[in-house]
Amino acid sequence: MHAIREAMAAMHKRSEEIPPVSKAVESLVRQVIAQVADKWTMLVLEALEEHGTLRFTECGRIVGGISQKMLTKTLREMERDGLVVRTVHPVIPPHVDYTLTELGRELSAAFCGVWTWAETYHAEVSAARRAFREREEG
Amino acid sequence: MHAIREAMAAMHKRSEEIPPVSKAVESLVRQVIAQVADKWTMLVLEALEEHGTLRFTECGRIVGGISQKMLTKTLREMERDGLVVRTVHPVIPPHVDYTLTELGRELSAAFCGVWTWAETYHAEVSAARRAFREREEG
DNA sequence: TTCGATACGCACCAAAAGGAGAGTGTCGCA
DNA sequence: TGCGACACTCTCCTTTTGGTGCGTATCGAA
Repeated sequence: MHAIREAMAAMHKRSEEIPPVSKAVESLVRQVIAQVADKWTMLVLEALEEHGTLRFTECGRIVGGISQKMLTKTLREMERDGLVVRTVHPVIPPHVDYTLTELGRELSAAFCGVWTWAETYHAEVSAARRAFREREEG
Repeated sequence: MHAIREAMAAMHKRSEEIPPVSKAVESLVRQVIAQVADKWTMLVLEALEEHGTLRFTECGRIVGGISQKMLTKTLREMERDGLVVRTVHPVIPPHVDYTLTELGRELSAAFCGVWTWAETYHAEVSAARRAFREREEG
């Protein structure tokens, strides 16, 4: 899990200077994480994982509570990052559909643990919130 | 992974009305996910997982690139959600330290898969981005 | 002939996120 | 006397996020 940090630490010890390659990799990993650790991205990812190929409006309906603007943006970013493929069928009215790539499916699988965590422990989280609120107020 | 949605679908089929309990649970899961799927939360979580107990400034230094404001906010929210314990030692100068709870450690473990994904596939992501940019421009 | 369906783009606006920097309180050290 | 250490808080400011509503293109149906 911490391969990069460990490698950096090792290299730092060895040469007393942080190599730029690892710095670039670390920042990229962070950037990717920051991108992907997004509410809408996670929700769209899950919708596509569950339903396979989806059309724009359909996807929005399944995700629920997302505006067209955010759906467009999220889908575009996911396409840019290689998580989904966008297929345009040049017919009228327009027909566009979205499918997860292998990369997207892998990410979805990686997020599986977080979903499980949330489903398993949400009661503990609300209990903690209640306790916190009482401690603050009382 | 999709236990809640499946349960809801089953109940919906059976009674033609969505029970409010599951709706509440689903919204709570979403809320928890939205909270937890945050860049700073993930980074702080990892820092604490790696280093055990950390003090405020120390934690900020390890996370890197986080402002005091965001560090305070992130830590407070994590405390509220029962992910960390905040211990104040009433000495001067002040000494406060933060440790993951069991819940926090579980979440950290759940995020492990996402970190691994990012470290494994970041090259594919940048390749996808380059390809996307070229397709857009060219 | 006009309406609806689809998948957006665009413009405008409100709210939230987030950064920079100054202030706080007390002690020990110089 | 005055500065630094720590863990913040507070204010001011900019940037990002996100919502709403309108425009668009074209075809078939009413």
